[in-house]
This record gives sequence, structure tokens and C-alpha cells, in this order.
Amino acid sequence: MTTPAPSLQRCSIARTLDVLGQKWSLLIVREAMWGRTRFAEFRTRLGIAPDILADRLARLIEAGVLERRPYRDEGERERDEYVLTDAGRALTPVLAAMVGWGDEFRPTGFGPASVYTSRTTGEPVRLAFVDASGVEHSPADVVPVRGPGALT
Amino acid sequence: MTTPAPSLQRCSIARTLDVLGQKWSLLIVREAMWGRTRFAEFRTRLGIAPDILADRLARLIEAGVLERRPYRDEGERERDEYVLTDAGRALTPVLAAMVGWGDEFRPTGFGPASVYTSRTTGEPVRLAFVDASGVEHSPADVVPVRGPGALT
DNA sequence: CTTCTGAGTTGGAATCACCAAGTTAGCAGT
DNA sequence: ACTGCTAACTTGGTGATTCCAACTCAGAAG
Repeated sequence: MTTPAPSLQRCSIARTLDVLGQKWSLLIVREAMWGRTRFAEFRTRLGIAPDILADRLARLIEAGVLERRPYRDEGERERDEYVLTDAGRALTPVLAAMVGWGDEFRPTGFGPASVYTSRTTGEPVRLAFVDASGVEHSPADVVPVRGPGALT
Repeated sequence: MTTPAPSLQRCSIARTLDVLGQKWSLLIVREAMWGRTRFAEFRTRLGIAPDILADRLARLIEAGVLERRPYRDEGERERDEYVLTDAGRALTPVLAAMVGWGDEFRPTGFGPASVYTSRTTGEPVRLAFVDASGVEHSPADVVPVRGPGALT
């Protein structure tokens, strides 16, 4: 997005897409959520071209979603792996929302491939809209309104 | 994605990205959530090239996110507008999650440009993970686990 | 029957993604 | 010291996408 339209200047979605909107970026984050950390793991699991993978990893690092961390396997030289930062882990709701939509509206017939659960209780959890009193609202009842940073 | 890797075959995120992963698609949906319906509205607000807009609208219609609906302004001929289907409106959590992440990790300094609220109460709402008993869990406590449709 | 407008389509340049092949850095065996 | 090995990239060429400007089309107005 070279010369953004006014409505994109302060759009949180556009700013998020600057980081995650390119092909493969979100899938790399998904793999990282599953604990993959290494170039070759991303490469073979996603079937992504190595030049693109190198570019996306660099961009995600620059955006603060991943960080490079050295590791050393025994009998091997030191290499780098890629692990999620706090900002990267904070993308869990984005991925969970996409999984939820895909499971509901583009089902495979085999059931969901992944389910989000509490690490502490092990129970499955789902995304919901709640208001300040903790009352849940159906997504159909939720609409966006202009906030303080809105322009037009 | 021509020949998807095994891990992408049943991935809900990949299937969602098939629909929404191209440039502009999610921003078009965002505009539609704000009630824009017409070609020229999308075009001028987003600054998108008309050929790309035509292509994205067609894909979103094919995917069942938008539907074409005829309308007629007085003194004008009949034209088509584009409105969200139920599946399209069900993307609200995806957009809200992206807005939430962008506001937190890529802030503008002007405050959020949009806030999600309940249509019935007008109160602001936020996305949260809740378990079956309605107990809320922090996103940092939530991890994906393999579901019934998982392959590897 | 000419003009105007919304909604696109078309042509050509620039950017991006893909694939195969090659490169680099260090470790291990000889 | 040198040859081979492996993970992690680069590079070069090709095809697909995106972009922009200009053009077309259909119907209403004058």
C-alpha cells in the first residue's frame, strides 16, 4: 500500500495486514503456535519456497512477531531458530477467529483440525464477545462504531 | 496455493485465507461492515484499482461472503450493490481480533479508530476466550491442540 | 442523439511468487 | 588439510498478480 486512502491511515485492520497480510505470514505464525521454530520445519510443513520463507521470517522479526534465537544441536554448529514474542502469541485470537469461521463456513467434513484449549485446565475454549459486566453477546449483535481515532 | 502441503489440506486457517487472504479482501469486508455497498464507495474509500475491486467482489460473492443485490436510485437505472451475507457478518470476530491486535501492538497514538459495541445495548464489547462454564481465560493461557480432523 | 454517470474492462509496466540450482558456515571423519 | 554433510539461506529466470491509466458500456436526462 503505497499511497493509502484516508480511510486506511488509522485503520487497525490495515496496520495489522501490513504485518500479516502477505501470503504465508499467518500460516508461519500458525506453525509457530504449534511450536515449530526452524527454517526447515516451516519449509517442509508449509511447502513454501525458501526465498519467500526467508523474506517472511525477516519481516515478522522486524514487526516484532518473531524473534531470532540461537540454538545448538549436539555435534552441530550454532544456528538460529524463530520463536514467537509476546506480540506474536497475542495473535492467538486472530487465528482462533479464523479457525472458527473456517470450521463453520468452509468445513472439511472431518471435524476441526485444531481446537483451542486452556493450557491450565485443558478444557476447550471459544471466542466470544463480552461486555464490561462479563455478559456475552452474539457476534450478530456486535457492530463497529467510530472510535476516538477515526477520521472519516 | 496450487499443491498444498499436507499440513494445509485440512487447515481451517488456510481455507479461510483462500477466501480472505488476498490483498484488499478483508478491507472490502471491513467497509461492508460499515454499511458500504457500492462499487464506487469501495473504490474511493480504499483507493483500490477498479479491476482488482471487481475481481475481489466476484470472489467474495463466489465464497458466499457477499451477495449481489439490485437497487435503483430515483432517476437512475438499476444497478447492483454488494451486501454481506450471514457468513460475511460472521467474520466480525476475525476483524475484531485484528483490530484488537493492531490497537495494542501497532497503535497510532490517536486511540482506536473503531470500537465494537452491542447493537442492542450500545455498550462496548471485547473478544474473550471462555470455556464451557462461561469462565474467561486469558489469551496467553490458550493453546491449540489437534482436533478430530487433524492429519499430522 | 448527445452528454453524463456508475460500473466495470482492457493493455501494458512493475512487482511478487515460484522453482531449481547454487552458496555458505561450521562440524565430522580420514 | 581436505572431503563430505547439513541447515540455512541466495540467486536467476519465469510465470502470475497488482497497479495505473485509459477506454467501453448501458441506460437516464436534456
